[in-house]
Amino acid sequence: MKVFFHIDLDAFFASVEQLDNPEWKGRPVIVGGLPGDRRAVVSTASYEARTYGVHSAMPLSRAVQLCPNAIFVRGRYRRYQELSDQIMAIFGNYSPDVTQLSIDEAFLDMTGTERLFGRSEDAARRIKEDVKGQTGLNVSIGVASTMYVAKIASGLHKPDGLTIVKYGEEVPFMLSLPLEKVWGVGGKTLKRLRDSGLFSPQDIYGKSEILLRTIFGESTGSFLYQAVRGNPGMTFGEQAKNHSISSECTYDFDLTDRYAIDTALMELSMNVLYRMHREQVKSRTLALKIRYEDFTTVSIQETGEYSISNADDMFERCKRLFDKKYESGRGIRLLGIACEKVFSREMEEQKSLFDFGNEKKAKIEEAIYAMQDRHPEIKIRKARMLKGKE
DNA sequence: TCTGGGGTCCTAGGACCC
DNA sequence: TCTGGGGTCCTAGGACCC
Repeated sequence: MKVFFHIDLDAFFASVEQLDNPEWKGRPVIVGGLPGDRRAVVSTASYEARTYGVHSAMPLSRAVQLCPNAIFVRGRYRRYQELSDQIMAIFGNYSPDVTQLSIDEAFLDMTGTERLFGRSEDAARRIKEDVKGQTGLNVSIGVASTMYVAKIASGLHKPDGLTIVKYGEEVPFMLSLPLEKVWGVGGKTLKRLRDSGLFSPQDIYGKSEILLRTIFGESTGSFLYQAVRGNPGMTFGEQAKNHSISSECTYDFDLTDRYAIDTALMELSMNVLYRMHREQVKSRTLALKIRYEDFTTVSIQETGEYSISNADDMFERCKRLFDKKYESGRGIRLLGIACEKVFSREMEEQKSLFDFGNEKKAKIEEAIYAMQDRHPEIKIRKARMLKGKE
């Protein structure tokens, strides 16, 4: 029998702000933007703010209406990462098998740790005390024999919760949930389920896998069948095989001017390139995303014969994709680029016979990135990106 | 109320090959 | 001449998660 813990930090970003600004404790704190920031959304709301109906992903303007007296902050992601690292290290004291899911949650495989830490409940309480003692933050923990059930359990009694689903109780547990708590079922699937007369996990449980696959498609059908039984084949922790690196930006005002668009594409290129350097990876596939003022979103991607070698190369590819896709005259609220299917720089790759120029540029940029790593305070940018900034 | 940014995975259709 | 089936790769769009 396996034992998994899923541990989730409660209202993480907002809690960090209350921790570092003790006078904010007990007051509504909203991370995501300042009142007046156009097009911002709520990243995290403290529990005090949630009582006003504020929640993640809500437009910030709405949050300001609901809770005008809240403390608004844009967020300090370095600080959040620092605390996250510290807490993940604490988890490592309890299990050799820690799978981090995101900045604020992780799975611990606790199978066979009873002799070291006692019963699950005792181990969970020790972890909660450790995190609280060393960082001042609260976590919620779910315990179950599958990662999937543990994940759902941790969310049931937040904040500072501990929910244990006993071995053998997985199915009744799943069947006791409202459909919205079934992880992996979002708004669209919820509607499709209801349109098909399925309103609860029990309704799904009563249907055959064949039927569910016929209605919802192979993948979603099988997922639903397994999910209400508490054990869909989750691939948490396995290395994704199509890793991608992306950067996107929603602009305060719609872009229409070509120079501004090119500058934006350049900036996104530099972001992605820098992160590819840090991860020591390359990519042959570049994707571009355009969101127009009416929120319709289009994308185009191209896989080249050779990998992207330097900023100029990337910028040229961006512009080509953009020209292919852009419907001239429309306002652009968001631009994004991504390098898909990245692979390790060490991997052999066919080289063009004529890329001496590119290789040289790549070497120079490598040196610049390396310098930026050593001196993050120095910002090196293409000349056009300095306009109106420094 | 007017919708972020960073990801992963799935689907359907087309190109191409045998 | 008017047409199969399987496999692989690529692309655009969409669902979902934190």
